[in-house]
Amino acid sequence: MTKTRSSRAKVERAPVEKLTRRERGKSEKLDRIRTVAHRLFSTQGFENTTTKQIAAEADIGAGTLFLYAPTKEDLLVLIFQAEVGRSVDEAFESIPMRPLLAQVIHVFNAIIEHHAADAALARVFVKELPFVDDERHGIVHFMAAMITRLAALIDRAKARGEIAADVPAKLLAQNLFGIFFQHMQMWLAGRYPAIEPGDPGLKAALDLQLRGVRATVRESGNRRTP
Amino acid sequence: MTKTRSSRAKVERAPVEKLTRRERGKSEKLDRIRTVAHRLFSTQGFENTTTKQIAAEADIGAGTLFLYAPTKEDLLVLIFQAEVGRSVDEAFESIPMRPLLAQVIHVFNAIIEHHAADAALARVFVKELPFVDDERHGIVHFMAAMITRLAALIDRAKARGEIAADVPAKLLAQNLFGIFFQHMQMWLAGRYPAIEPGDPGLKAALDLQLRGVRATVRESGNRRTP
DNA sequence: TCGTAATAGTGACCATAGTCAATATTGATT
DNA sequence: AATCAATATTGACTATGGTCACTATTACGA
Repeated sequence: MTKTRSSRAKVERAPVEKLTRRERGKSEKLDRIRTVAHRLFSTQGFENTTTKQIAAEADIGAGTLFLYAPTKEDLLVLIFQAEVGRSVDEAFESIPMRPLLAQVIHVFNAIIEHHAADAALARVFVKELPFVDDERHGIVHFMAAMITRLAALIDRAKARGEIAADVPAKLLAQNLFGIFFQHMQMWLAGRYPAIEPGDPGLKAALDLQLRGVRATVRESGNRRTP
Repeated sequence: MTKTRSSRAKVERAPVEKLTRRERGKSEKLDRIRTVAHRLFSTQGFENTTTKQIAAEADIGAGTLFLYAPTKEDLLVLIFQAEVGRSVDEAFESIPMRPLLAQVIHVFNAIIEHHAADAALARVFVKELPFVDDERHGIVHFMAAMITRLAALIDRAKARGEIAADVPAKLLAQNLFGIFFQHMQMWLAGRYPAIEPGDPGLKAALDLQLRGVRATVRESGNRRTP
């Protein structure tokens, strides 16, 4: 183990770039599956879409589908990672220079906005995703990465004196994410008409958590960042 | 509508108590289903248990099962409500005279303890339950009730001057529950060996939330309750 | 006690997620 | 070009959750 894949095939060529026909074929198929599944789930709903239908429209055999997604639910993970994952990455790359609360909301908004754009699918996501997998790749993984990155954000806030130094960043990150996720679940599980990115409820909830961790006014006058 | 059931059958009898044979039969069947389902899920796992098997062991027809639980997942709700619901009710009836944090943990422990006693099933619960139903009875409902009762606890803490008066009780309750649920999910989704009731991680997380909402020392010296 | 409407129960049946032995494709080696 | 091992694809097949037209049971009024 440890040598994932090496010493085979055209390693001599340009280190990246050249895909073999096989690899190209696979990645094209995966793309088609993602696209088709996303379209069908959105328009017909998760339950009303059959795996055969997806396979047919993606122009692959019924059994082949399960080579790319071991279960029907995994198709959701596939979509989720491609779409939401990218949104979140972008959000983390465009963190505004503002207080922590605003930064955190900036990130969460990426998820909310994405779901708002596709309410039908959002329902399905929240209903099916939270524990699509134990063991395998997936959401738990996504959550963990999310928390790590949030913790980094918190550390920066600590460095600039906004958050008290004795607050464990990871723990706070977990709490914030938990509060966010709770809201998402309540929202989508209930019959709330829609999700809006700027939701005051979520902001208030997150603020309530941050209330106790802000640095006391003692050691620095760094209000309103430049 | 609105008259759920009335003006039929022996309404004249003792308002409670006397069940008709039919009603007795139904409730006995429901009991058997719960018991059998619980046993089989625990021993064989959720996936490996078929609805036919449950029906057979509960001594009812294969189709009859779905008269009592519209879907296989609903069997979980059945179990959940009977078991965990009761534990939580008991916990709320035996709140210790201690700081809010301890009281909240007292309640959450009821759930954790219950799950710890039956780790196999706990996995299944957390994996399948969060969104078993939209619209129907179920967990969302359970959560809502939980939050209401937690809010009551918070109000009492406010009354005795432990929590700042300007904190919205319901919001705080939601946050605490969200933090708790998040931990449960992480725990059971990951490969953590077991759940212990007194977990320091959860306590720390909850404490981090409470940190900012405690009444300032300004108006009362109520440290260490008698 | 009988008749009968209402309610409850049944299991053959259906649709579909997922499996797997057989087949086809690929890319390297000669 | 021919060979061949590795890898990818396939669709007939299986197992099971859930349905429904039919049958059985119950409660109750006459």
